[in-house]
Amino acid sequence: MAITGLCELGSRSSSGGPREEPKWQSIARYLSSELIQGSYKPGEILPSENHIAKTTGFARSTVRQAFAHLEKEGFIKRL
Amino acid sequence: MAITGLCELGSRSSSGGPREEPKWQSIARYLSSELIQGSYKPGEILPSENHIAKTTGFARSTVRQAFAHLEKEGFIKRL
Amino acid sequence: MAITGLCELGSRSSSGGPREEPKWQSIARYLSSELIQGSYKPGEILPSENHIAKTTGFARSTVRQAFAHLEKEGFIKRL
Amino acid sequence: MAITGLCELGSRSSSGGPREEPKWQSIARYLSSELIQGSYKPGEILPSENHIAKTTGFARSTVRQAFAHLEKEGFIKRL
DNA sequence: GTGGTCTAGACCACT
DNA sequence: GTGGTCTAGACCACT
Repeated sequence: MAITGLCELGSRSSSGGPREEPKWQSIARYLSSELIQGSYKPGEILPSENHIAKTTGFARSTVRQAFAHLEKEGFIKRL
Repeated sequence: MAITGLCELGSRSSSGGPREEPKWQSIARYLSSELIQGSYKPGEILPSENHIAKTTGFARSTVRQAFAHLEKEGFIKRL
Repeated sequence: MAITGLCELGSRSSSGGPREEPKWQSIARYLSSELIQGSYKPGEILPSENHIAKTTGFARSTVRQAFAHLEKEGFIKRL
Repeated sequence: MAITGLCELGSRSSSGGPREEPKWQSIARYLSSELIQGSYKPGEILPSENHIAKTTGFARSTVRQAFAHLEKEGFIKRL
């Protein structure tokens, strides 16, 4: 799976806004965006936390935060 | 509620990519992004179809498509 | 393909019930009934949206609603 | 659950048409019609074979045929 | 106001 | 031809 686009979406947190967006939020935003775009169909397995962590360079705990948020919002379900 | 940012998010569809992203997808992407960001808490009422339509200049039916998609994905629930 | 029968099935919406059944639901009901009856075998191509619209006099967007519903329920798949 | 309507829908098989519709098909047609109408939401549990058999007076084996057909068509899933 | 339904068009890429 | 997208209206019941 390509993670292209994450940097651009994540740029909200590096711009000089009044409040920095946390990294996990950038990841969550990116994944929800992919879901909307149809990159992942409903029912399909998402890339693993480990995979995203390795590919993006974020710590797995940060990626976990993103998944936890998406699950709380009802966007994804964990197995 | 400010709808600022929709145009920028929608700019994906005007870039010379291989396939233009439909407008309803831009709207859906924007709304899901707002949900992720916490602009709307779970249980909160989203801005109405009419409001988004008027504010953005899109036809209400286009906005409806976005809502329908978000509902199909389980991101939102309609009353 | 004959669309005979749609009017009769649609008559549910013109009777003085408490809430009128929307047209798209009549179309969906008719098509699912045909699928059950075996008029269309699994894998077979259904009549086009345009064809049904012209034959029945409904707007294509109304016919689309019926197809969208049938797809959401998993009764049909779109190409 | 009310089974009202089954008789009317099933009347296709008792009219003097060229080919009688089998009873299981009437049941299947009725259930699919209820699904379309939204009497049962996606994911909801349908009434049991036994319940339908007792309520309608059809043999359970006939009701089973209806369910088997609906499952083959992908309209329902059995647990 | 709000969402659900419906119409009658239009343009477009291409299964 | 076919479905996907989109518009700009309309009418209606009522969360």
